[in-house]
Amino acid sequence: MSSRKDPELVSAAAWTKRCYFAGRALMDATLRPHDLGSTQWFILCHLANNGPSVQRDLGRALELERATLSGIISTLVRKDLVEQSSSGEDQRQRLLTLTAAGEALWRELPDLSFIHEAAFGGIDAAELATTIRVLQSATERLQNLLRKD
Amino acid sequence: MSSRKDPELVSAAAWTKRCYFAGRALMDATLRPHDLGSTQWFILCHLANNGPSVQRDLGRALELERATLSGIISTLVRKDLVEQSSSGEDQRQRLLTLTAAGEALWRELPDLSFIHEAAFGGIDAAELATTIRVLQSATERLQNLLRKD
DNA sequence: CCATTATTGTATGGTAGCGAACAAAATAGA
DNA sequence: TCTATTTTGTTCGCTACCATACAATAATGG
Repeated sequence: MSSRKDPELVSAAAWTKRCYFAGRALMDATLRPHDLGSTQWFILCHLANNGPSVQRDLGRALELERATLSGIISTLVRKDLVEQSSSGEDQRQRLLTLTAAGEALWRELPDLSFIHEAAFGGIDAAELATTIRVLQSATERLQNLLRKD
Repeated sequence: MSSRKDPELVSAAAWTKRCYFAGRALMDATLRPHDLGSTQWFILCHLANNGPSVQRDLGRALELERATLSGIISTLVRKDLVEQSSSGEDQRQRLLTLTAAGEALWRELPDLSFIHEAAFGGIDAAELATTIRVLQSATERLQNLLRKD
């Protein structure tokens, strides 16, 4: 049916893409009145819930590359929502803190957990667990292949 | 455990993201020697397998927005891999065709289906089917929410 | 102590994706 | 017919992601 090099979009991989972007689109639409992107929201989220953090730890927690995080942080700093200060210990590290404006914005931001509820809330728990396990194992296989070259 | 506005990355949504990007990263790494992006590969793929196509149909087949596709097409044209000509019927439409260089490149491109195999090949068929069904239903719920506002 | 290596962050350039605004062409409706 | 709407595609500006190359600081091993 499908020739050798056919993309075959009707597959698990295609659905991970669609599902990911549908969720992001919904987050972005919800956050648009606040002039905030979804990843920016995640960052404010983490800082508000866990207190000031060094960029390195934030990147580990949210699984963002240094370069990616660096860019997003600089836009958050430009918007005066986040402050960078040198952490006492390591002169390379930058400590990230919510500004007053950042805290104020944070308090009026919507709760996005309804999106996770909307997407996966009505789904049978066992099936959801299976899904997570399959996605996790697929991700690990892919990342192993990546490391090997 | 998780506070009201906590991102809780350890969830199905987080794994869809990781899985999507791991797959894309592997595709991109494989295609890097050929100076081609993964979505560019999908487009060449579709044109090679299905013959010349109008941009509208290509977008529907690959589920790409007009704006997104338009940008990628213009880079493919700049690389002289794809040609745009006006389709006879509708003066708005542009017919997309592989150039000779595009066909030549296509012939030496690697088959990326090994990635799908690597990710999902070893997984129990029933569990894979469940995963696809869960992702599909989640995507549909999200898209319904998007349309409603 | 000094040279090497590892870590942290930045800057640049590229791909991919979306929304909004626009122009041109086609279609529908009055 | 002539106007209004829909469709198709482009352009602009933005987020987000990655790879690469770079600078600065730690940490490690002679």
